[in-house]
Amino acid sequence: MGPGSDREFHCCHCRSWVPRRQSPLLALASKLHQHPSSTSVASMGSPDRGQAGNSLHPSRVGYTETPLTVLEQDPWEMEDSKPPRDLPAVGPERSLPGLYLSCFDMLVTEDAAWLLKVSEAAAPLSSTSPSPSAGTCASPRPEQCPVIDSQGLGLTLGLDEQMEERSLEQVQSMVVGEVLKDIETACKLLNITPDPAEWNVGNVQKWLLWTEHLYRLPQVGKAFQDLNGRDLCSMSEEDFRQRSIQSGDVLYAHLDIWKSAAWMKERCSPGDSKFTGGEELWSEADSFCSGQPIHLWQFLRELLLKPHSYGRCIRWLNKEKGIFKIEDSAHVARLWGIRKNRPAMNYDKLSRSIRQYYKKGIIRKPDVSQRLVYQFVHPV
DNA sequence: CACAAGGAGCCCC
DNA sequence: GGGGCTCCTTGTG
Repeated sequence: MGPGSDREFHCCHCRSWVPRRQSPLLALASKLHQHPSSTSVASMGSPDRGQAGNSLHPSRVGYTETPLTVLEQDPWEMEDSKPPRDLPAVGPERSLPGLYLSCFDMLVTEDAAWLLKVSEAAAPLSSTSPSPSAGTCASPRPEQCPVIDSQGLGLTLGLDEQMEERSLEQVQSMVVGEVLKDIETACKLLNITPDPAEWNVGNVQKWLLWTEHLYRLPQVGKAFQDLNGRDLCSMSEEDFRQRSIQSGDVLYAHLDIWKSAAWMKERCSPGDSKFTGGEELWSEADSFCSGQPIHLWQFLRELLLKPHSYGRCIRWLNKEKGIFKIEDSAHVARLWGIRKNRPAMNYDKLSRSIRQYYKKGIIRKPDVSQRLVYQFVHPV
């Protein structure tokens, strides 16, 4: 079984060939399990990848370095909690605090806290478990993706290893579920199908815009114009790099995850409980991705329902009453603009549209009016 | 200066 | 016609 064979694929995160039964998502989960304090995306490259081992986006370093103890409670579930805005300033265009967390961010923040617990629980049992406090990418073989072979391991491993194996499967299941959730959210917000192979030219451009925005990449839409999803999927990493030296590899890696997720979706039967969460979400996403236009209030609600991804730009102040606050007006407007293919969208226009909802009884100002705070008349 | 409120014209489906 | 975008004026803190 050599590189490129049907039973292997190239893991963009660890840049190695791994058996096909382990998708990039599982590789991601496995790697995180081994290196809970590292970001698997570090190897994906970034505009700042001149600094070896840097994370995907410098501003994310702040999240990565967020003390895990702080993350034991979801900050977005805390009433009137403020998002952390004391991220390290790393550059002129990076001072914007309104970055939303991608699946990768979740992996290194909320999930990292969970992973830490898992690792801590496993550490006393296994001398092979890396210390959760180990430095970034402290693996002796950082370039190699850990491959799971539960069938073989069960026969040869001891109790410790079996327990670790079980926790690894839990990690995988959870991480994959979270990644699928993220993709599902993007599908809803962009109104595209989860399977990149089905994208038309417009969908590809939307996805590019979104990904560029997500990772603060330079705009490369022109380099990929006239390509549909099938074209995109057939391109190699080298093809991506040729079209965009700066961010081709990141785009390729991100697309790889989408492709993998679509592949897993196809593979998982409806009765497969392993990724039940993701499956449920997929069906939800499919119903949403039916090509129907989305209303602004729906879009805002979608953002609000994903606090781990968008909590830094919009969040609930009181979910029961439907009161929410737009933390980063420009950011929300940009997201809405991407969704509606309106590059000139800004908060002035978005807020005008919100105010139209006053008459319709969809959104109103709360009793105690505050700047950037609105209220759904009929909370979910 | 950013935000809020609302009028008005326009476009698209 | 509904929904939303765009531009505008006026007011507030």
